[in-house]
Amino acid sequence: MPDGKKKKMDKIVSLCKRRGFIFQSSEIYGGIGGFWDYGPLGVELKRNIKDVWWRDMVTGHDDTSTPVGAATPYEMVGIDASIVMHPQVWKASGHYDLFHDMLVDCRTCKARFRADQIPTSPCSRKPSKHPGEHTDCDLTEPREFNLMFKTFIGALIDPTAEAYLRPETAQGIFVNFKNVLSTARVKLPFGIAQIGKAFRNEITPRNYTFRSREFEQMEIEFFCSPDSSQGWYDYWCARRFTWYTSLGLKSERLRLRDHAASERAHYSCGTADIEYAFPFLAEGEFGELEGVSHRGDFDLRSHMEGKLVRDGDILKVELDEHGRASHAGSGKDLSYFDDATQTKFIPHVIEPSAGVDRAMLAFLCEAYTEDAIPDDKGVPQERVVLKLHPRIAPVKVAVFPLIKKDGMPEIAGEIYRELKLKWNVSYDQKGSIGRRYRRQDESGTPFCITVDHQTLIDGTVTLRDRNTTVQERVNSANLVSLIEERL
RNA sequence: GCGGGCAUAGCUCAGUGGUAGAGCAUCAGCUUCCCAAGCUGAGGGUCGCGGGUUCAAAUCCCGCUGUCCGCUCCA
Repeated sequence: MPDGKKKKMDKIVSLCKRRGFIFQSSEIYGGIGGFWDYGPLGVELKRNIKDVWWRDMVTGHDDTSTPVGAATPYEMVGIDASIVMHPQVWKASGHYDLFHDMLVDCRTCKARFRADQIPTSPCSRKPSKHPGEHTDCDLTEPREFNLMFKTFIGALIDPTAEAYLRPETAQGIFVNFKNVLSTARVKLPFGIAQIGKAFRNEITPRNYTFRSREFEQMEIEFFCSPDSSQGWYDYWCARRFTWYTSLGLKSERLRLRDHAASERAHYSCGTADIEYAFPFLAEGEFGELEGVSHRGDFDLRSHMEGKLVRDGDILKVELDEHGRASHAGSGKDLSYFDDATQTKFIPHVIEPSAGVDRAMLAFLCEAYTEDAIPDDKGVPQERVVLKLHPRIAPVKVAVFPLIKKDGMPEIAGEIYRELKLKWNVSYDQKGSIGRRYRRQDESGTPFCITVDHQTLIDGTVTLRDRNTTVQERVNSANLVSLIEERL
């Protein structure tokens, strides 16, 4: 990593701690790897990101007209599924096998092999032999690697009570597809949205909150007919990319990248990642914020028939040595009957799956800015400012009395209480006025209001813009409407 | 999982065997000043955790944990 980028990331991490955005989990006990806590400002920022997403994708969606870029109108609803689900959910979905392996490490060549594939794997030192056959080989015993967090249902620790913390929220949507369809008066095409925690035992949690073991997802499963699915895939790629740019990720650091066919999961008909060039990554490298995937009928079919594997061009149920499904599905019919065409089919799925914590980190990195503004003597002074989009800024407005006497605190207090009815507003009368502006700049507060001597005469206050530091004098009676149109 | 670096106040760091420090930040007061670093004062650290060596350990040794970098692995 280049020095300059590392320095920038260090400054962001330091700011996040200093201002109460992000703390390491369980810090007073020495910390715990891969887990993070959000402090007073961090929780506001994170909630805003989730609220804006929910608003833009679900409650604010107009299902009576055709959105730009879409073929037809569509409906959106939400759910909130449990974190612990029936263990068979993960077996049928393929996660159990994918995330659960017996692995063998070679201490000599640092390679790792799946225990069941050693007879067919080449030794890294001598590809003509298999691991363990070369004299230099130094293999560990097969060890169980489980990327899913295991837990137990019921107080009794018993292997038959094993369950898992979900490694993704998506399956909670698929298993509720039938419930939503039969109760929410929706018909295809429609989407189900969900925000919630997910857990993965990452082998190497790294890069601040980017790869955490406990993280939060914002996922949509969009159900449509097979023949319309490609169009909806294109729609969602564009729709989701635009969402990030609309919240401030405007720079060349954001990109939409199509996966090559070889890179895609076996069930995917198309996948694109929305990626951000985080400062902690090497030059030219990008990290995933969201994956938009065309999953065909894989998910619903899996939960009908059982775990699917690819066989040439088709997906078929994986069988065990007795010819039965290796991991059975629910056996329930999850197909859809389309009244208009009088046809029955298993809906295809487009999945825009976003990481809340990763989005938040990208917004913070993008917003972090150092500039210089003149002090009271006209000498440029360095300033640190988080240029967060006003919709996600933790605090929307700060209210100050210029000095804490002559009745200014009382007037500022009235304004504070009035604005607080609508937004998260903070009040500060401590320290010099310049210092108070700087504090708010570091927190990303878009607007500051100052009550000064002239307020006492004509009722006007100054409204200061975070990005430009420009102040304008406005009537305090108009503040609510004025700020409303700028947020 | 392997190898290497790092761990001292909220933040950035100094302190290499002998009484735990600085700057910034925070708090109280003064100043009444529209863009940080004016004045006075205060609080805050079992020096990551555990063990060992020593009369004496932040400092030396061992283990653990966390973190960073590089491999490895990978949704």
